[in-house]
Amino acid sequence: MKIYNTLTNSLEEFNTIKENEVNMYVCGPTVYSYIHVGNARPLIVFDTLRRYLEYRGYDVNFAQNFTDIDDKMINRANEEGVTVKELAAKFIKAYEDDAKALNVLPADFKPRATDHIGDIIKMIKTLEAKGLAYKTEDGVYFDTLAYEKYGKLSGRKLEDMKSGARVAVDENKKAPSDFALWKSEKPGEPSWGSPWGKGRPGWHIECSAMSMKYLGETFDIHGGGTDLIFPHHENEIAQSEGTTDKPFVNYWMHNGHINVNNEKMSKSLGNFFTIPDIAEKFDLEVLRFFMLGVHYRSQVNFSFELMEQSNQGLNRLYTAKLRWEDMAQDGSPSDEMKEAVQKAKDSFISDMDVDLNTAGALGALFELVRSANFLLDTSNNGADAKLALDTLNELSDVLGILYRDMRVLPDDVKELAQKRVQARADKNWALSDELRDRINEMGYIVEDTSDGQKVKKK
RNA sequence: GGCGCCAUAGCCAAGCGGUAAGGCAGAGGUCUGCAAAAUCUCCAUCACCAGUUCGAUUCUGGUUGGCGCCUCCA
Repeated sequence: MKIYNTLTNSLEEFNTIKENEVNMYVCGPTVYSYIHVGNARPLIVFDTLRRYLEYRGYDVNFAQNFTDIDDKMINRANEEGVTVKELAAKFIKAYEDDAKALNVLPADFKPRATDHIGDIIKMIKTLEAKGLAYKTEDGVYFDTLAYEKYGKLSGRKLEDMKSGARVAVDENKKAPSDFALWKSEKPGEPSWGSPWGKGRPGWHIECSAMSMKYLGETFDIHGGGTDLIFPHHENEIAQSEGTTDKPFVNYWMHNGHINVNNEKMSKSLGNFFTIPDIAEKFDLEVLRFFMLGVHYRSQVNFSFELMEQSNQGLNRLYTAKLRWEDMAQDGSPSDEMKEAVQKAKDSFISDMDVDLNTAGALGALFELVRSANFLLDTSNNGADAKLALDTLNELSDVLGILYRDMRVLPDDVKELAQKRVQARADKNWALSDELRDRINEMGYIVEDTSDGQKVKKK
């Protein structure tokens, strides 16, 4: 298996630290609002990676944090007239609901920054003792000039950054690239006691402290969006390796961003879609399928038109799945089907093995559908249908799709469907067509097959 | 100014040295009460120029056109 490592900017053979075990950490959300389509990408990408690693036999320990204290949290809590804690509770719940709807498996560890203040303080003390941190009036800062390896992830040099026009000027800091480890208390803000006075942790330090606490001082994979490479992940490396003098992470993986109408999503442009916005128009499985259709490192353009295309593609998969379920029987499958299934599996794995090529893997699924349908059209072999179905289920489960039950029908739909069966028996085509249209308007599709009428969700 | 990415059919998208997976949309055939589903057939020389090579969409250089990061951000 190969993984593209941002640290070396190259495709590398994936070797774990412990045999058959993968420890991975993905930066989670700041829980001050509903997540948007962009936030959904790392969720889907790294959940798929986790599923694939498990499929390949690894024991995966997956940690994802919640940032439940920072400027955005404080501002939003004030705006809404609630405490930071209440705000966090509300949006952690919303996040977990969305993750579930996206068929994302729960992380093994879901640490919150505010539950780890002690670990964070301990780490800052070590950095201070090693001369990598210094105290100012408004907090404690990491001394980037004192840490010679600063910039190794992003490939940035401190000199280059100084020439940039947009580096914030701060009188208290020794260098513009220095970042806060601890922020001194301001009136009305939540705070915790520390050797540097009351205050709260800076943003970057929580990920270092919590990831190492749950996964070890050196772990296998750390993921997040490309925008986090600098400064967040760069800073995590500096803090962590500065503290332990050991390599922090072996493989850094970054997913590309999502654009809307070819523009970066932003509130000022108003091209912002939250997950609840999307769920109004499409089942979130469609969003997952849509994202799997593009390599995770590429930028993707989001639009509802593309969602419709994806919905159609997903439907093709579901149609095959339901058809095979109806046909499946125990028995020994034909050599032709065995061969078709093996081919699909091989190509699925060889695609996924190279830096999680989910788009290619999806292609393997569609090829399985075509070749199996072709065989079933003539053979009508129940054992073949079962083999094809089992394979489809196995592979689609790795991608986290085809999990919805498309057969559940509301009573009113069922009733109309029943009437239509009678109408057809009576050869009353006009009534039969009318009923089909009505069922259609309710969001269900009616098909007449050789074994009778089938009704399913659109 | 610094760092980096991308350019494949109407749309989306894999592939990345040996003459282009897959999906959506479209056209035609089979099947069907009609449809739907399924299936078969058809639908691209990979932005442009130059080079390396027996051979390039795939490597190198350049041109043009998009985009991202450098500030909170997935």
